[in-house]
Amino acid sequence: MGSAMKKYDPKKIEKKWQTYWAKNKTFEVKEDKKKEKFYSLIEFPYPSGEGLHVGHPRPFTAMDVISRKKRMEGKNVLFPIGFDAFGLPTENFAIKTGKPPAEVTKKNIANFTRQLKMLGFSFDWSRAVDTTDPNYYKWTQEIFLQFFKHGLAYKKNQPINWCPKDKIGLANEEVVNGNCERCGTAVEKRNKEQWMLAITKYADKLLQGLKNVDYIERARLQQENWIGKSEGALVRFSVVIPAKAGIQTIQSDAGFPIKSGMTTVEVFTTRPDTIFGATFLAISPELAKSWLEVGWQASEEVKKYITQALEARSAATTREEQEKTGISAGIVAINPVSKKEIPVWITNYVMGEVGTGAIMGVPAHDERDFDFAKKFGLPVKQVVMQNIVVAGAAAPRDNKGLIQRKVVTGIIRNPKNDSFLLLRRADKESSFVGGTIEDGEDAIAALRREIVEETGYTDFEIKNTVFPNFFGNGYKLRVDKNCLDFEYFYAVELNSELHQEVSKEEMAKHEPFWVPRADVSKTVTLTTHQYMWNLYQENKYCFSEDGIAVSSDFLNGLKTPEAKEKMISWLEEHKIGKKQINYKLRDWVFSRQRYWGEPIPLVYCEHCKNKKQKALLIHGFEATGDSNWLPWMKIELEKQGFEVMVPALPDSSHPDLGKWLAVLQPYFDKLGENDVIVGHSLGSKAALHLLETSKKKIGHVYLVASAIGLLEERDWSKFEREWKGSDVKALQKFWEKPVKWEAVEKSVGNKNLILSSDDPYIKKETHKNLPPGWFYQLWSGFGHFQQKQIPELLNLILQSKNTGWVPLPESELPLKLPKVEKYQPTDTGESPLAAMEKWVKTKCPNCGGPAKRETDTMPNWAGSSWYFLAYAMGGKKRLKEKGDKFWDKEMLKHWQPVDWYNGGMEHTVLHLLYSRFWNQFLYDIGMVPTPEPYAKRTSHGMILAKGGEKMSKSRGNVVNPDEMVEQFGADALRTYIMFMGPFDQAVEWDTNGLVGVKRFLDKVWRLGNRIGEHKLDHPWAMHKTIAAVSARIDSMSFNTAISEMMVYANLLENHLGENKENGTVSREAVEALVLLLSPFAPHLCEQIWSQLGHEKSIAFEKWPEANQEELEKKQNINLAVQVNGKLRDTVTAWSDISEEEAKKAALASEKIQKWLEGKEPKKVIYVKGKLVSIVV
RNA sequence: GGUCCAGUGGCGGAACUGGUAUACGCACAGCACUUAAAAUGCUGCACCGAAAGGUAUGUGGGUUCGAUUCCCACCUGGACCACCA
Repeated sequence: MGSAMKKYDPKKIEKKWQTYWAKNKTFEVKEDKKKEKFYSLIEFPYPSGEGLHVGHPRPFTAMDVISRKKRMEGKNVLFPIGFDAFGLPTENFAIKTGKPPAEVTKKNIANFTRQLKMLGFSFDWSRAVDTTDPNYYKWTQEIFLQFFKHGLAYKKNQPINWCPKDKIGLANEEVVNGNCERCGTAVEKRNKEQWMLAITKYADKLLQGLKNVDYIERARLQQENWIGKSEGALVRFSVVIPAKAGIQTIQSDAGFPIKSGMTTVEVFTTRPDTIFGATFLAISPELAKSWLEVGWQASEEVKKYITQALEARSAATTREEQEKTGISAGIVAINPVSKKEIPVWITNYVMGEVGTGAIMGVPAHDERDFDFAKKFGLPVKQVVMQNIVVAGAAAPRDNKGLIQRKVVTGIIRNPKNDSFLLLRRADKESSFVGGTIEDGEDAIAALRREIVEETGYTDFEIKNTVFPNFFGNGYKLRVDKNCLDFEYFYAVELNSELHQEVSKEEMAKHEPFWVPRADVSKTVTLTTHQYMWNLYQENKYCFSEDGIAVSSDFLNGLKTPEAKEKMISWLEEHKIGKKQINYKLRDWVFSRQRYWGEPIPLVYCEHCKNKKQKALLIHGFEATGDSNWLPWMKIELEKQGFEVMVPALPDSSHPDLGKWLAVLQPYFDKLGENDVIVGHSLGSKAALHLLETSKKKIGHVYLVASAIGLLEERDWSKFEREWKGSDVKALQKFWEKPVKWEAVEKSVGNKNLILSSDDPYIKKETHKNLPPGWFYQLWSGFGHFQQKQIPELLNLILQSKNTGWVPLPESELPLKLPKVEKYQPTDTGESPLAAMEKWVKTKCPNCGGPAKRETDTMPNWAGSSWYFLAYAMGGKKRLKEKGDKFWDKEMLKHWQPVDWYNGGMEHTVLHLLYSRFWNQFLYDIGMVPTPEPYAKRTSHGMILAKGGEKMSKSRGNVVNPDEMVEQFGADALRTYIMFMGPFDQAVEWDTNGLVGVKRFLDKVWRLGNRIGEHKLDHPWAMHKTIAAVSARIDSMSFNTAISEMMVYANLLENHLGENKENGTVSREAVEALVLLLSPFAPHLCEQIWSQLGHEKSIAFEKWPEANQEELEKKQNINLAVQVNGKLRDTVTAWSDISEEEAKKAALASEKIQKWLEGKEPKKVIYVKGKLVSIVV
């Protein structure tokens, strides 16, 4: 040492260590059972032609820091990288230039790879994936087929959002303010056959799952809002229609269609507490039309309106709000709680596809209803009072008395000059006129009395207003008690200025004065009156928040949540309605009419579509008991074109397996690959035995409340006691006979066998013994006795009805994207693939006849919905495996769930929800080991260009990381990006800021070259720094972690300063600093580490630990001394000073004595190690 | 319109469960080293005041010995959603 030290040369050092890491495979990870695993994940980038911009490295560096720290803490860390390469920009580039997207993608990925390696991220490159690699999308296609086979992918002709510029169908989520998210063009509506994924079936699971994961609040909230669960009630309104216009069909509670002479309309509401305020019933034009179809004879006018409204709706191109229109239907409904007749209106603001297509109109408490009622002169009835807390008051205090009053207030206007009458009160407050309502007095009478007494005006009119009244909630009004006031609030118009004298006592209390409209708001001082004024000004009569129920019979006085609950139980008790849960979430449009996406691996076969399907229904123990829904199912399936067989089995109260099978076998023999078996209870057991001896494949098997013989401890004697007359012994023998699952699996394939059982007698654990992939709990609560779910079962069965869509067999996957001449979508909006006749024409895998391929491709969300699973199973190094060997549940079990997933806020709704959906589905069919894919989710803020704008090529404000690395080095760039500001907030880029960080790294370099082998210089500071930096990294406060290290480095250098030329810093101090800094500036730290004589990479060195003993060692501290809360002095003391001594020392201070002015302190408070607070 | 988040020096920002507001960095000014510059180091840097001291965390209130932190209302900016009953 001492001689000229080498200069810190980032370029040389960084190259050197990147090469070292690659050569030594430092960051390639194996499934090591001896170490604790840690899976950290970043959102894989889209490899655009522009390359990385300076915003990309923010999340990457953050997770790199965390991954590197975890490695040093001894964890076995999987930190993978890949590319999400399907998507529009590349396709648009291909359309423009004619260059094949596959080639362009390859080039872009190479460039991204170079840049990412340049930044020194500790990725396991051996596991990289590329969503456009056929080996990868083979599995994207396979998963899609799983959805298809489980009835969760379906084709639907529906109006979709259509971007005329991109010629692409958009998911609802991709439409921003009626415009295309990508290009900003106004979105049109078009009808198109689209593949859909039934994510709505998972709404509840996706919502419940959020309880078991650690997501940042914002992400969790956004997911919840997107799913949009609303709890409310379904309420039935009777509708009285003239006899000749009867509507016959209604739904019963259970959902079975039944016939009835009665007509009802069901309505969903989130505010069942306001039913008393329902003054009209509004139905959608769609619902009205369906009434017409079943024979409602409406007037010509009404018919005309319905037609017009429906036309206007389909013509609407954007989601802009439309003017509310409507027409009275000429019929009345009965408000089911108040029993009053209310009119029925047809209107465009009620949507046919939302809820039940009808709503109850509560104008006093719903803005939309209010607008409508105002426009058409419908009555408004207030049933909720606002509950407000007076400004300046905190929440009501415990242990204080309560004063409850009824108060009335009037806003008195003189229409002649538009001025308002106020009172200036003795306490200097200014208010409107009003006062307390006396016991038994009417509010209007009280107001009249007050106005005359207080102001002398006698000729006025109190309007019968619909202003919301208040339930005021304040305190410290004159008395030290909680005051709860019911405030009634009216508008008053002066008829004339007739006036009588006001008594002297009244004048002394408050003096009336007139104020022009413009000055009222600054003159009125009472908070409640300011509220009133605002509402009066805005003409806002509608109060849609929670409050207190009034004029609502048995709900009066209840707060909204309690009122809702009480109303729901009342409705249920009177069989008028029930609790109902609605979701905002909609099914996922999964088709794109584009080239650059995964082809959908289905073919359409006309022949298969027209083939008649058979269904064999097998009843259970005691045929006429729980299985009594089978006849209904038979009728429904026959309606849908099935050939249905329901054999009666011999002696069903004394079941004998052999006899049953003998009867069933001939029926079973008729079934083929497209046919269906439905077994209920013991019938499902019989079905399994038929299947295990079968030599052929059966299409779909549904086993409901399945008696599957997997029970360990069943108390059969109990059944013997309960079921007198039944042969429980026979049942037991039948039940417990084991099933050869492998044989069953051969004849159905686990994907098409749907087991449902929530039988209370079957233990959850027994399900674990089922072969993987059996969909065993489709409907929660679907046991023997929940027959109301039978219609759901019907829908499920109908999903296996031939649609003509036939999945490709696994051997034909991946279905590769063919090369095409042109990348433009066709004019009809179909994908360029549709133009390739050779590719489109194919053979049906089912019947071998002629068939056509699906030409839609998948959306770019598809590939990213399971990439984290691909990494865990080895990524590209294992994706080449043939057949289904790649999918390795053991590897998934080892790595899943992802321990920490960081990504952008822009993906917290869609990508996060979609990938959770895929994972939960794969969990249900047994392909992944955990229901939730990500244990923890955090989010980074954007990096903005200077001036706060988003970085974009078009604005020309993109900062290129290549230049920054050239100028300052990768370590400085990484450290600066982490130092810029709070990780979860947006920050502006400022290249000047890099200078400071570079100086810091220079400083560390200098310290690393001035090592002395002597005792530790600042032990306490070192341990404090270690503790702080560790904690800051864990909580993602990277900026403060770095500032802690800067403070420490400054301290070490100052220490050096005493002996500038040849002073040294102790090895231990510097090594600690280098270890702490290494996750941020890995190249620099590796270099110093090796110069310090270490032979191994710093990447696996032990992360330093703070020594608690050192931290707690006695030392000098400053105690702050406050007098009445103000800092007056500080005193030095030892850190172990006792409370008493501290107080004594504080009082001994001269300055403090001066402030005390000889007074005796009332109270002295000591906060350990921090301060002494003296109250005089 | 709804939901959520934020507001602290010239700037980016710090203050972990209420406890000495302005850490760390940038910019700026002065000094040292140097023929000079760069680099580096040192000093200063919220506002008012000569000082004692006073005032400041968007505004106004509340709770508290003590509030950037908790509560209420308002203002400003941002993010996401939007006729979802």
